[in-house]
Amino acid sequence: MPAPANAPALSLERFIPYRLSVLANTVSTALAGAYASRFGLTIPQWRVIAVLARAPGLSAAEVAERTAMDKVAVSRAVTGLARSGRVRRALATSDKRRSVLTLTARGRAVYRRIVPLALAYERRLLAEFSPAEQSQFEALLQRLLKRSWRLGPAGDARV
Amino acid sequence: MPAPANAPALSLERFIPYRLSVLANTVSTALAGAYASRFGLTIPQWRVIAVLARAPGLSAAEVAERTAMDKVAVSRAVTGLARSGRVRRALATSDKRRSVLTLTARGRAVYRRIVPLALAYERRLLAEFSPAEQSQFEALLQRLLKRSWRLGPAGDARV
DNA sequence: CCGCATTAGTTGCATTTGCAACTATAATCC
DNA sequence: GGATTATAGTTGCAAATGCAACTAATGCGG
Repeated sequence: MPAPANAPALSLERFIPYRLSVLANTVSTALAGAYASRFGLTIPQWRVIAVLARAPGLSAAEVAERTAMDKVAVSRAVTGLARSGRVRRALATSDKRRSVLTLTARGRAVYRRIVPLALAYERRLLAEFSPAEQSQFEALLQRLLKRSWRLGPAGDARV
Repeated sequence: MPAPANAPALSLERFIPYRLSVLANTVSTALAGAYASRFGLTIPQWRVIAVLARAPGLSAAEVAERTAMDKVAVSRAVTGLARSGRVRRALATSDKRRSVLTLTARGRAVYRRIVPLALAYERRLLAEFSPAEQSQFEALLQRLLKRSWRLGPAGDARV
């Protein structure tokens, strides 16, 4: 028998990384439009607000960690938010490199107005599913997320 | 009873759009690294190749439709691929606006070499799941994808 | 303590992306 | 069949992103 190269085929429409990318992009674009048009916020800025609303006083590095953004993106988002008076930036007394970030009253107000929008969109999206399917999907998504972190770049690790 | 504003809370870590974005980004970055370092391909270029491998002769607009990219991104990807001799760009005789895109032998060779890498990565990712969970996840993902298309921008439509 | 390596955060630069204007061809409608 | 409108694709410009170099402050080894 001839050595079977047996060219495997790949259909983009069925490729999971592709579908994840399209879905995430569609959803993010839909949300970003709302943040931008109503509040003049970018997605990175919204993420910073969302984290600080629940954990005031974090440093920029801690925000970066919790938002999966890099420190440059956080720095720029915070600069914009400070300029528009939504975030207050102070220095830690014990370590003057570290910043201490908190929402101002205006920042908290924006948060309170966005949350219902964001949750409503999420609800409309998940309305596709029954309650059982929703928790299934969330569980699977979470596992995949963790695995994607463990996995290195494509093509160099074995499982 | 006082009108209950009852400020709802939102935790970024549990917000589905956020998790989708992080997952898609992690996965895409891992793959993009492989395409770039081994073949000098960007993700848009890889998508164009993947589509043309299975459907030669498409126009740029048709490629855009199948890859969920906009026509500008397709145009630039094709320009790059044409320059590196991986795609041939001709004009339709019946309609001289329309392009007819096909992979060259070199383009097909790149496709044949990437497909195993891409599928291996997908397999490693999905190895998180049992076979039953895999098909569940795919089915749920597909439904969510379709719903996200039906849904407009956040905050303006009702279900 | 005093240099040396580390860490937090910012800035500059090069690349990517997205949108709008533009060119060329084709279809439509009196 | 000639003006008008629509479509395919490209180009240019402005904003977003990512990476590396930089500044400032701290920790640490001897």
